[in-house]
Amino acid sequence: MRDYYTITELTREFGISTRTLRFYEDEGLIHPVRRGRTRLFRPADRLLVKQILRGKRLGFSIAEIREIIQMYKAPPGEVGQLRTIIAKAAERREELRQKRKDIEDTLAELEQVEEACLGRLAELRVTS
Amino acid sequence: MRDYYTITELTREFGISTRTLRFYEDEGLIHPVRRGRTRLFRPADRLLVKQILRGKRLGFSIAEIREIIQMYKAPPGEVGQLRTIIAKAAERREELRQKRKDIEDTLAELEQVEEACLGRLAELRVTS
DNA sequence: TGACACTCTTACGTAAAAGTCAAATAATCG
DNA sequence: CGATTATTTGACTTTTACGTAAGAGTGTCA
Repeated sequence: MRDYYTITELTREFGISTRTLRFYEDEGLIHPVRRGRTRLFRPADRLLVKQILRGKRLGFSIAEIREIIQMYKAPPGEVGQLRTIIAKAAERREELRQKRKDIEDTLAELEQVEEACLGRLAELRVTS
Repeated sequence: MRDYYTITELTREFGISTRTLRFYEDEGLIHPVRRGRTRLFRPADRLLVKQILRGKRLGFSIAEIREIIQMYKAPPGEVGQLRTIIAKAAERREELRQKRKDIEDTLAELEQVEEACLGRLAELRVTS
């Protein structure tokens, strides 16, 4: 496990631009440390980037990703805040279950598409 | 099964605006018929809207949704096109499986968040 | 017949999420 | 050390997916 990654290392690993990483920092999603003016990304920052990109793949906005990420941080001491987090986590989980169902449905439809195409191909081979 | 739906009926059913439905038509995703200038949506159009919104929930762009929807149409007669569709369907399915894995991972993390919060709440009750 | 709800087209506006470019530093390698 | 490569900030631009507003037509109920 490396101590630090440069910005370009991460852009290459994840296939994103430096602009994107700086944008995520501006948005408060990551907080790389500095040596002089240069950003140094720690393993924890790298993990956050992974989680951000995962959120993006699932269609979450930056604001939503920020909210989800903040839930991962150490639970605060106040009862009200804990209850809020529990409620929000429950909402997101419900949303994710809906997305999972959407995926299952779409997968089933695409399998049908493939079968239909294969069937048509078979027909064509017989006919020709 | 109704013959036709008005634009407003669909906006109410799906919680979207007329602008959105007209936009989807401009984008070639749906093709409601006309009585004069007025759009009439058939059950098939309504189903398409459902599929579009499902695609949106999964984070697909309009262009991607258009591509997916076009795969659902009757398979063409040409072998090359059939192969292209099969390949594209396979790609999308792989992508969907990735998204499903992303969902499982995020769900697991959110469950941990909830447990941590519940644990912290229990501590607070004991301590207080 | 007039009010009201619904619909149409056209056009400009906007928020999110970066892309792109410039000019200035900083780091590294032969 | 000098050349090259990487990084920084800042500003402007772009794309997507609609929102919003104007101005006009259509339907229908009281």
